[in-house]
Amino acid sequence: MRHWLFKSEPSTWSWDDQVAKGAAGEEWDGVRNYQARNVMREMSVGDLGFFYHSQKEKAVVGIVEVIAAAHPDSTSDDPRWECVDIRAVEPLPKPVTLDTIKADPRLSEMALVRQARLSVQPVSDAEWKIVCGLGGLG
DNA sequence: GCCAACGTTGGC
DNA sequence: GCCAACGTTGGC
Repeated sequence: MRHWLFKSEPSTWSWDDQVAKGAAGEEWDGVRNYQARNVMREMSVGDLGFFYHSQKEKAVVGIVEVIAAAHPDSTSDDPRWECVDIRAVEPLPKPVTLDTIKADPRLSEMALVRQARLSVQPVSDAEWKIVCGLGGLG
């Protein structure tokens, strides 16, 4: 299984909004960036990802699961844009802030640090375990 | 196919 | 609110 990170402005789409969608989940739509789209194309159903709040909060706040592989984005007429569907799995007992991630030398290669603007990112297995640990998940 | 101009994102 | 980074667009 591979791991990912989904970035969202909480004022637009927050973890609470995602949780409210329940097991049915929701399209991760609105991505208009080729690199982010290409990352989504690599996702498989059952993969897990971090849900990250950008802007004021700047923290990984929960775990999501990919429940549908990449398909055309229903919010776009342009067939170039695709998205996956995700559902909320569980919140992190302790949100992991960007400051914490930046302060940990083991996480210095994370896309979150190196490529701040990319909204959908791959996360390595090692990074996944470290951030889960920091977040209070064993 | 290059590159300048422009728009957007996100951290500070 | 500003600005750096960076992606996209369009003229040549």
